[in-house]
Amino acid sequence: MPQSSNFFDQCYAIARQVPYGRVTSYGAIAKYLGAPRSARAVGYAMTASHGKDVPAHRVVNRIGLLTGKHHFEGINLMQQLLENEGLTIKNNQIQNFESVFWDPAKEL
DNA sequence: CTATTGACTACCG
DNA sequence: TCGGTAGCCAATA
Repeated sequence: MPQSSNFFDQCYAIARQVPYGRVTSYGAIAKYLGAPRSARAVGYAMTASHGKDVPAHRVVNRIGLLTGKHHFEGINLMQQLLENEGLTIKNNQIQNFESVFWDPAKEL
């Protein structure tokens, strides 16, 4: 088991619970963790999510923009993964984002 | 303990 | 509508 770094582990837990073909935002995760101001910290945790079973590609910013795609192996990997789940990406932005958005505070 | 960084978000002109 | 600035939080050096 990895470190129980609380905040990190919390972020991973939520990211893993994101259903297939859905996405969520950093702020939504942070809010569910009880720290709505810690969206940046969530993104920081995602940076460290490499090597873990965390579908970090399902986590984007509040407007559905793939801001973290540069952190993946390839610049297109994040978009390819999302498209593979049935999503549509256009210019690093998720199309119909509202329809694929998954809010842990409401769905979970 | 202080300073810097960052996959954010909200506000302002 | 768009670009820039400010605020907040957690981790790292």
